[in-house]
Amino acid sequence: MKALTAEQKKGKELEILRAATRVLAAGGFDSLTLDQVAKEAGVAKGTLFLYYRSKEELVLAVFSAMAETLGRTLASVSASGLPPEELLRKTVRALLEHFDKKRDITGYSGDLPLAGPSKEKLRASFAENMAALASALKLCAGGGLLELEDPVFSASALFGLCRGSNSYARAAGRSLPVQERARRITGIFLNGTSKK
Amino acid sequence: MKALTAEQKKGKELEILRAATRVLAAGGFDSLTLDQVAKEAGVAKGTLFLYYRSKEELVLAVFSAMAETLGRTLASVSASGLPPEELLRKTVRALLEHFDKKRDITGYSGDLPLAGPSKEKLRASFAENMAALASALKLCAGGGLLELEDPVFSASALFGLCRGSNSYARAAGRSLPVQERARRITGIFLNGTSKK
DNA sequence: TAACATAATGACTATCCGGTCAGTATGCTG
DNA sequence: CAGCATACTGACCGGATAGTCATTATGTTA
Repeated sequence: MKALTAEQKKGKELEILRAATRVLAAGGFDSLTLDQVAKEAGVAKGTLFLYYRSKEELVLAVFSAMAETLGRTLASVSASGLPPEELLRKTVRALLEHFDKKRDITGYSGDLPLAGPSKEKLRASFAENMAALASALKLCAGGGLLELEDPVFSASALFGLCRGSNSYARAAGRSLPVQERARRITGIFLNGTSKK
Repeated sequence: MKALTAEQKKGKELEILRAATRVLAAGGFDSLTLDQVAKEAGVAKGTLFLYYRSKEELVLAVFSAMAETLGRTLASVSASGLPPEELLRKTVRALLEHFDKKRDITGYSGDLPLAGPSKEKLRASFAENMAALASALKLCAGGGLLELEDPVFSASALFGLCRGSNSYARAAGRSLPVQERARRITGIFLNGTSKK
């Protein structure tokens, strides 16, 4: 075999990453064994180590990619120039779809069996997304839709709200469609549940 | 050694349960090895199996106890006869303190490596607490503080909001005191972040 | 074709951890 | 004290899984 181009290498690396992501989405964190990933990717286990130094590095790459994807989505929604209310609704939908599809735990890195530096990177990714979410909220605030005491705190509230709504839907066996959940969450967040 | 009384047995069982809870709180789910629990409880590993049939049963007991404690707390707040706004604030505080102290994942049982029946029990405990939370909210609604479209959905929103605020605080390294978090969350939930 | 370089493999090893069980300690009873 | 029952122990076992490495496959070059 001759040397692969850098491009080909990146391609294979990505394939492995995607396989790992699929395994994670299908069976949760504990089913993410390297044997499973190798099988899913259609390569031998040893090959994984040609592209990632360790399982930890692979897992970190998966979560980083998740966080980055979410970040890009949020950014593109923010950049869309929509009016504030629409922007908020779209942002909520993006979050809900994110949680429906992936098993995102970047916000709960403390619960992951990762060593110091990896944990730190995840934490940083999470913080970045909080910042992105916060700036989306600030956009809404700028449009006169909201008044924010602390944008980042509100962002984390919204994040938790969306994440929670998802796991609640699973636990309660009652699955509301994304759209309906988005409507209710936007309502709670925007107007509260208050009467007046 | 002579037979222990039923009371003594319960006492020891509880001691093991508490040890497991401490291990869980200290190091997260993945550090919950039976060796660790045995060490923490000051008994041999074999002894654990005199009180719990398996690790799964022990873990389930830990989470059930968590859920039950939270349930009792919520119930007692609800029964206190406080005016609606105070009741909501106290409820939020109870949730925040719960998440500060424990690593509650009853709402995320789908992510736990537990077999069918255990998962089902956890799910049920979670649903019970959602119901308790919902009835607290209904009490507020009865007092004219809120208008609820779907109490259980709102309950899960509040739950997620509190949980999220906690993990955010950890991830951001910025730890607001419980009281301040409670104030903000109550504000968001009650009035939204809306200007008008 | 022979020699070489790179890529990929998968059997193997080391380690960890849930669970077992033969053995020990302790104290009651006759 | 002898015999027995109960409680407890911790060395050990087996399965799972992260990580290794000698070997094989394949394409390139001279």
